[in-house]
Amino acid sequence: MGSRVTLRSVAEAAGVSTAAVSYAFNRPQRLSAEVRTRILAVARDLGYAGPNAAARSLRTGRANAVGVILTTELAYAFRDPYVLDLLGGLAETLAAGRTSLVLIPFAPVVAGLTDVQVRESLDAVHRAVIDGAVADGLTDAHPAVRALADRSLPLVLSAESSAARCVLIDDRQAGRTVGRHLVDLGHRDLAMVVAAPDPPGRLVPTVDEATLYPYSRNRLAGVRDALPPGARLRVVSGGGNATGSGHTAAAALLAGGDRPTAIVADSDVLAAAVAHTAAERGLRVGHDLSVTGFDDVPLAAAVGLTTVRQPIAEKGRLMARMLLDPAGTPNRVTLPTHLVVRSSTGPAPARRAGRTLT
Amino acid sequence: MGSRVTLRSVAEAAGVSTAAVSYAFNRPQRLSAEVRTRILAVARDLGYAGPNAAARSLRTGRANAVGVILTTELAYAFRDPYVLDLLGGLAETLAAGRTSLVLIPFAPVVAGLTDVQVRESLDAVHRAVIDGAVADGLTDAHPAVRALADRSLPLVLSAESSAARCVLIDDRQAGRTVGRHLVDLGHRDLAMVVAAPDPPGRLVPTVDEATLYPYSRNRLAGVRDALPPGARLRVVSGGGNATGSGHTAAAALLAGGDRPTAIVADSDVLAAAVAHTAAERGLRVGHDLSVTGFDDVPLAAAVGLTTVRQPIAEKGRLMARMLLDPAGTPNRVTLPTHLVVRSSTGPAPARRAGRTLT
DNA sequence: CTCCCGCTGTTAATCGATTAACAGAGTGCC
DNA sequence: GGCACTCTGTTAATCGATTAACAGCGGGAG
Repeated sequence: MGSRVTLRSVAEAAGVSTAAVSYAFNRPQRLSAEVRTRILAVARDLGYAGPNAAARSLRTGRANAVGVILTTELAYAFRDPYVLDLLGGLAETLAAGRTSLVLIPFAPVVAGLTDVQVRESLDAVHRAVIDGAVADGLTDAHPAVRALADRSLPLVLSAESSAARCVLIDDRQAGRTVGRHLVDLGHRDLAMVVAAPDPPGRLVPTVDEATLYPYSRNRLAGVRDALPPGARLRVVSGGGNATGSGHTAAAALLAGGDRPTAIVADSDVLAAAVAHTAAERGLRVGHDLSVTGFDDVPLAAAVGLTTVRQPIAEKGRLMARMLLDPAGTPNRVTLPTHLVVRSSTGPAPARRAGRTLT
Repeated sequence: MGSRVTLRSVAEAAGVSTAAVSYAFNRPQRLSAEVRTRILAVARDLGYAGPNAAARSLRTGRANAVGVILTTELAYAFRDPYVLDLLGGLAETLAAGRTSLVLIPFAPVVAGLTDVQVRESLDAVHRAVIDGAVADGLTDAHPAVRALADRSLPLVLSAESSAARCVLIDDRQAGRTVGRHLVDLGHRDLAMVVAAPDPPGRLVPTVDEATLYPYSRNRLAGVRDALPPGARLRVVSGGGNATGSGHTAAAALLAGGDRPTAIVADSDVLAAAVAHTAAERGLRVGHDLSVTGFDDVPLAAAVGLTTVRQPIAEKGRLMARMLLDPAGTPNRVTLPTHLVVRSSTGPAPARRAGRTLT
């Protein structure tokens, strides 16, 4: 009852060295069957549950766990199909390597974030007992990534990185493809709805592009690439990657007479919300308004969204493999994407009366 | 470059004791501003990222993380709305306590599971550096629960437990409510589709009730309670809690002329799959066949399922709170459930021709 | 002039294991 | 008989921190 039972107490009770007890648990064939059995019996009697996890981690330098940095609230992440698909891919590969997954929440880095919040989040990153980590959508500049790099842990990002290994998609190219698709359909007045790392629910009509997630920035640049001179592109955010933010953004864009003919959303979740809002306002999606998404999660097919497919689960599997087997995998992989055209996009509507184009 | 930089190397470089360095990171005001600044500067120069996580965990006995035992493959769990909702609730409360979530996969305990697989799973449980754990749907008898108990970690279950703390719903009562609802509608030939801890895809026409998840067993007992003498109840499983298993089970039940008039499913996911299969076969759900679910996840509302609502996220929040604050919370809580009647249930159809009842 | 206290910093014990190196005993082979 | 091995088990160093207890010092109170 007094002190907790340790390797040592078992050793003393069994009349052997601590090494023997350790071997009994970790390298059974290193000991004679007789001694091993006796040790295990004593351990059971004493209620010894096996070597202490933290001590073992310290001594061996291995944790048998990898971290995932999530920059949205966890409760929130569990509702994001992209995140779930990625986690699924990660988990699939990690489970095979008997590795647990540590979900590390990091306060969203907003302009107004206090030092205290960042420090607390960093603390969680520092305290995590892990062998490596993956951070999705974060760059080298993110404090969490820096902290992990300082700990000199293996790190896999899904954004361009000079220091860490990375699994990428060509966001700019993807943006270009979407842009071209819409331009080919005759659209000249576009808007882009992005998920900004801002508190959800707040409308940011004119987004400061410097604060965007790197992938958003690249997709935006791609869409711009595709636009002919004179075409218009507004950028709006309603908050994070959630239905609510999509509604907010769409409501702002569709109010008034000056609405775009096509809306490019940063994700399928946002796109579906935009489409839904449009439909509620009596617009026929794919006719009066074209909407595109990103990712091609199951929702996209269900709603009929034109979107860019990226192999999310494969990305997760690959990231996990790069973490588990640094030697046998490349440092940098670019995964393919392609445009999936469904019913949410169509020819630009004829110019509305009462609105003149220069 | 040579050896990794530790608290000690920083101390030597700064000409102070290791205690001072430790204080610089953990109790800033314990040191004069001057010394603290110097230490932190030296640390930065040396590339010291702060105290080692494992060592700190060992020394302080705290990990700032709690585990979640998942008995389905993780990739699978991330597709289960119940699990996601529960994780969301857990995460919400844990994040507030600056606690990470460790997802620990445990091989599904099937009859045919080898010792080796169990041992490997147990190893993951033993190696996890955590302060406590929650296990959903597992009883005291489960090896993972036993292992955790042996480690004398705080533990919260969602099943009746003598040793651990628990958050429950009254599954038997819920089963009774569903049963009564169907009996009142005139149904006398029922089937129950359960999620069995078996490899998915395998049809188990006559389930061995001893191997069921405890909650399934209780719900089954509840349904039986409600049946009048002479009524029939078959139990079938198509595997885990997934759409595919629901299809398998439904296909088996609906083939042949001897199909039940009502199917009680163990979860909304299964129920939706059953309803879908039935519809494919030309049956009108709610008329020719009644179907009920369990949980009331968003899917249930979308599909119009009659189901039993349970406060899943609340369950998660509560479990987390019981873990973080053992003193301030009760050992045992029962959460309310109630029947939500939608369009998937209706009066039993008139007895079909060609089929005689004794 | 003492006494006592608050500030800073150090000493040293401790958390609970892993594992390289070593040593004694038995064994097979020439 | 002697040598080289394989088996088992032990010794002792080490992983990287935290923190109670202590000590020197300067200053205000009595």
